[in-house]
Amino acid sequence: MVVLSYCGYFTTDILQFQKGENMKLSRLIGSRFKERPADCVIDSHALMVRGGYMKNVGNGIFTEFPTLKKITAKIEKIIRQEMDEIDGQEVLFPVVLPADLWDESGRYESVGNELLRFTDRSDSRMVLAMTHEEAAVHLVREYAQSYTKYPFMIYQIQRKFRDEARPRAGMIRVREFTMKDAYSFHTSQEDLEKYYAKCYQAYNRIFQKAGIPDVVTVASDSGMMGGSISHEYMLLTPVGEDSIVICEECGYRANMEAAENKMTNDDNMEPQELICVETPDCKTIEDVCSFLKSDVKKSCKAVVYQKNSDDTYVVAFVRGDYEINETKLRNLVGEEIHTAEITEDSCLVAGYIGPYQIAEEAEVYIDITLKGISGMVAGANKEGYHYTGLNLERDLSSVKYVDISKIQEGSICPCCGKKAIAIKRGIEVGNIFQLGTKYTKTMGMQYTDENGQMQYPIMGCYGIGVGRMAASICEAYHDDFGPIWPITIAPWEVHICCLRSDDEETKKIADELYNSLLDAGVETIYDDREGIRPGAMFSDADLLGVPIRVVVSPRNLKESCVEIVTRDKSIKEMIPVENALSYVKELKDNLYANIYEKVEPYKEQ
RNA sequence: CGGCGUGUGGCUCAGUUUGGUAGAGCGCGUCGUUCGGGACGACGAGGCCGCAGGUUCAAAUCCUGUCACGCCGACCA
Repeated sequence: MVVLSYCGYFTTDILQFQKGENMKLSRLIGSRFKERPADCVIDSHALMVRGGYMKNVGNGIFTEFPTLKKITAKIEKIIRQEMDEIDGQEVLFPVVLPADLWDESGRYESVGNELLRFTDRSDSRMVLAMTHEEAAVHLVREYAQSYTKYPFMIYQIQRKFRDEARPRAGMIRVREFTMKDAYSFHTSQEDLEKYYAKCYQAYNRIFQKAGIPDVVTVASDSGMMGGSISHEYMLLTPVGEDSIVICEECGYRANMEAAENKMTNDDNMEPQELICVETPDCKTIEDVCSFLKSDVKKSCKAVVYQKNSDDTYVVAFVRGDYEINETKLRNLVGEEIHTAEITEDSCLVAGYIGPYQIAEEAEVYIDITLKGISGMVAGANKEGYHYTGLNLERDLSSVKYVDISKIQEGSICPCCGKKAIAIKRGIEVGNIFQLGTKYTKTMGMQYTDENGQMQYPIMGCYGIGVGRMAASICEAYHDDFGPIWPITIAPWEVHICCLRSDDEETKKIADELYNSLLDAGVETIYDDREGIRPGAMFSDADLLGVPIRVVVSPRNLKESCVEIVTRDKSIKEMIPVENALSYVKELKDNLYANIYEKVEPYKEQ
């Protein structure tokens, strides 16, 4: 019965259009076409352009046609339900904010070019908000001066602009987009964590309701947001932009930055003598190892960076077959770094850098992947020479191993210790952060606690990209012919194809079915176009991806039937005309039920 | 920001090497024949070839600059 009430919710509340021309395909704005646009790399992008969902306006800037707008409206509806469920209150922040506000938090200076800065007619500095922490603090800092007002959460669903260096993949990575962002305020870390857990569940429910229950959460590096704990919600797909570390044994999940590389070497080789050997023209680790006929796993690779502040060298050593994770390294160095340019007169010898006898000016980091190798190959810090037989613990005065390498497929799980790490690709559709007091402190938001003491509230923030979510769902659920939308977010629930609108009897049956579906509150798109060949009509229907299709044709009517098929092709039935309405309604309810049975109820933590 | 690539009717592309007055298919309009997985015929509309300079008797084509878009990388609360 719970399921039925959900169905009722969708059919009555989201059905905002009335019976009329706007539900007929002949009037639907946006054209569908056959050929795949040349500049679309991923399927969801191509299908959403071909299906008349969206149109590119500029680099990373899109307009949504009615079909996509209906989808995003439904996604927003689901998000609102769940945010309201955890006591969120919807607000609306401005898109354009005065730079002063961003000066308060220090982000006007600290954020890169993603923040679009400009001046208005009176030369006042303005920004296009890419996120609204400042605006959120600004909104509530007078209101929430007493502990009695806490906790609370505000959220909005609104356009954001981020001047991304490289938009790509259609709606997946754009510069302007709709985002739900939420900000919670608390008087204790404990309270924040309690709410965070609730929000964690709300997010799971949102993705379950939207038909993507397989979205996974990963622990993540909290990056520039500050704070400690954060999670990303990832939809796993090979075209995803982010790599995700997953343990196939214990279920541990993290992003590449957060996943500790536990790899250690355990070779029982005899200690070898440290020898300096000539290695002419061996500039890469592969060159050296093949020249010396040595295993890459027993070599030491140097990756050189420079600090942005003063250009001093930062040298990272890692086992030859591993790579440096720059985010991990950056966190250790504690400031911004960039790939180094090694000049002739620098203290380093390009191509021959090694940890032994390295110039003292360089800041050295030695990765954990080098631990326990008894005889390794490494640069000799001398043009044309490498060492063999190097043993770090023996030959260096002191060795401190750090975790700065990228974890690899088959690595040891930092959680359960088994060699079961898999690396998968995913699209980040949402994230949640425990922000702490970064913004309340910098922006001077305080409240009086029960003892009359001034305190800084503790914040959490929570985001979901609406358009990205739509595109991700398309990416996850499509075939060669079009998207296969889950019914909860589909632009319509039912698609009627009237194969011969010029045939009086066929048209009459289709019209009647259409009207009875609308009367029953079923969202229906009706393809009543005349002179369109069946093939073209089916192709259009595939591109629209509506979950239930009803085919009314003279051929079917000879048997007094209509054909009812699901977009995913799992159901294909001939149904007598008089039973069509009830069959469709039942099928629809079942499709909703299939989705809602996967929605987890809230659990107290 | 670095590397590569592409700009020719609404879409997909040919033509550019070797300069000579702009093409095809799809789509669009009218008419007719068709009608279960993007039909066929006839007629028709639609492009100063991204933009700006230059070379030349002549530039979509060669040269210079510039803009836009895309891909890879860097970056990405």
